[in-house]
Amino acid sequence: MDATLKPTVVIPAERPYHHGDLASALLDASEAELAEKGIEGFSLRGVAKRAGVSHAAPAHHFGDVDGLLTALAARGFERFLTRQQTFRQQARHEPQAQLQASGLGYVVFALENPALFRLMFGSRRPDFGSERLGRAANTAFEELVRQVADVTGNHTPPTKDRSVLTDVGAAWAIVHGLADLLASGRLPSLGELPEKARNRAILAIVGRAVSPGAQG
Amino acid sequence: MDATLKPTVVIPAERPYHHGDLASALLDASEAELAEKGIEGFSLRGVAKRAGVSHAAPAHHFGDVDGLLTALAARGFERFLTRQQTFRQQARHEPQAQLQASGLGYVVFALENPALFRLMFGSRRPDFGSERLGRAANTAFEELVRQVADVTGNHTPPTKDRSVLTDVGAAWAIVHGLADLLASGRLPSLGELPEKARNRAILAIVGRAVSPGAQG
DNA sequence: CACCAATGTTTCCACTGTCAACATGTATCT
DNA sequence: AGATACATGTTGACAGTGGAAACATTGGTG
Repeated sequence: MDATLKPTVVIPAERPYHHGDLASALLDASEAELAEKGIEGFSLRGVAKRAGVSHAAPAHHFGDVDGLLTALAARGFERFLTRQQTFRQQARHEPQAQLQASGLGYVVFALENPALFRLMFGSRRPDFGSERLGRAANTAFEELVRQVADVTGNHTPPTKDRSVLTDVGAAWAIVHGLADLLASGRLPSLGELPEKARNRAILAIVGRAVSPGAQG
Repeated sequence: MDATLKPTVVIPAERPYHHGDLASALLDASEAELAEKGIEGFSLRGVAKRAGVSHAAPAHHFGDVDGLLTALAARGFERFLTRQQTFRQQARHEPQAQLQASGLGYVVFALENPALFRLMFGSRRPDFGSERLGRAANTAFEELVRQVADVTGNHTPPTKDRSVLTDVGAAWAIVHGLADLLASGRLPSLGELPEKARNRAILAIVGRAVSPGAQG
């Protein structure tokens, strides 16, 4: 390590001072940290170490830890929306089948990304007032309202009509409850079924909340 | 403050060195801390300060922070069970009405104790392997299974019969989902209804999951 | 080329949970 | 009653955390 000898050429494969795309690298690192340690063990310094960067670097991109978690949750919601869309495209086009497919996508996303799901739906740390996160979360809700309306034929907004509110609440509650219970491992006899049987059971459960017939 | 003058009598209303019932005082302080700061802002030192005791005192009763949270969650589950029981006693004795009353109690508990509810159902910090917490949580689940069986007339355990698993899953999912969404303030148009209307809507939603008729 | 803003590092600080050592009170045994 | 063990509480130290400030390096823009 003779520093007097050509000090500018010491190591050929040096990491450049500037990363290039640290922001998205930090999000990837955060997601790994979250999956391994859970939200309770999540550490900014751990994320920085994963990305091979000093512990103060993330601040330039996300402000503070909650800013990082907000961005992570926002990206999560965007993937969440496309995951549901994928399931809808593979389902029949009737409103009832579409709604159930969305629900299946919701639950499968939770099973595939349990820690991220808990961040998105079970933590107060992400800032839902933020532009990107607020919009993504809102889109998901509006999508639900629209699909429920397609099933019942009643397009009144939920705030104006008690029965619409009940329909939307029931649909969301059953899907979200199932997702939360499965993601937390609280229904192992269902969550650990083989995929096909598991998905059939999920669809059967989800289908109970809203159907074209008599509601209340 | 002349300490040379009768130093043993300086202050009459001194707090005794030993508290008397610090354990339950700490649980009360913890619940207040949890309600104010949420699980994300919960601090052991904050709890100790609330109880007027040094920051290391809780360790003698609960080991570490997670031990304290475990005890808090256990006490929460015990109150959770009695709250549901209260609602059942005020309902008709038919199995369907009893199941719905339990569900209403579940959701009302979540609305009354949102932070505690999130600790009990949305955190990995309490140790569910602990004797007291594990038993309380298990009791709640067995109670659910029993009541669903009373409604359907099928008393096979859920692990042996797929349709029973579906029934139990649906009942738990819709109740838990509704509780979680309301406790997190994600369904304000329902959560902020006046109590009577709100409870009617909750009962209507809960009633969709399991009914004596055709299941699947 | 000169300057400036963006990006990254280093250093420091307050706060947290845990541990070990110690202080104080209570209970038990003879 | 007196001695002794144990439970309960305090103090002080430690490593780990997130955030702020000052500084270093780079890329972009006039």
